[in-house]
Amino acid sequence: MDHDIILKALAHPFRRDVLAWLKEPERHFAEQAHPLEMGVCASQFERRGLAQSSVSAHLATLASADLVNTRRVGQWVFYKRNEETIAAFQVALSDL
Amino acid sequence: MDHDIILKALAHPFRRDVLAWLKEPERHFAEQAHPLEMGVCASQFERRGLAQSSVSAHLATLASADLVNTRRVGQWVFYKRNEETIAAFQVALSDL
DNA sequence: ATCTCAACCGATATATAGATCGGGAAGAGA
DNA sequence: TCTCTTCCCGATCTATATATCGGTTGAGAT
Repeated sequence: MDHDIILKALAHPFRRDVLAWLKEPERHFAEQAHPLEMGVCASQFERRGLAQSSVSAHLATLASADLVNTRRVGQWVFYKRNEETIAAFQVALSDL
Repeated sequence: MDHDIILKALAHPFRRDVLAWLKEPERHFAEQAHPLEMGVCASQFERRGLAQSSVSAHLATLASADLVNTRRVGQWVFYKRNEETIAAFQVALSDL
């Protein structure tokens, strides 16, 4: 858990939105063809007019901070919140 | 429901095996990455040393006879038995 | 003003599932 | 033997999700 990397990852509203959306997948990604238990696949985040390449970069940032778990299934990458890292980071932050 | 096409489709052991395997997906395709409720995807049938192109042709034969339902999700095609056609065909056969 | 860095985009690359094509082999029947 | 059909394979094509690259822009720091 690298605080610096995590804080940089959180330093963008879109990436914070991604984490928020992933709290309630059934609410925000109901139209996904795959069952949501698999996670939410990357293309679902192409919102707010962001280009695919930009979304990909944001998701990579979140993943490298370990704030999300990724699971590749063929051509798709499914994302879930990594509650473990998030909770640990919150604990660490409480000492700020 | 075209009897001729159905009978031709059934006239190969591999294709009959596919229908049999699809009766119990959880037994025969437990290792599939996708949930089995989506169906069984084509590559799962690459068994018995058959090449991908051969499997694809067999599945197309079953599909054109309407013995299986197909659902494409991105790069995958998921297969399920079409119980409706199968039952209707069995009824028709009982008049043979 | 300059430097840096994050963000953005379009274009291109990578990877993979499945479909299709061309050709060869085997069996049935005339 | 000739023909027709079915099967099989390797090779190639198509489609699509995601990653990466190159270049531009704008904000903040010095």
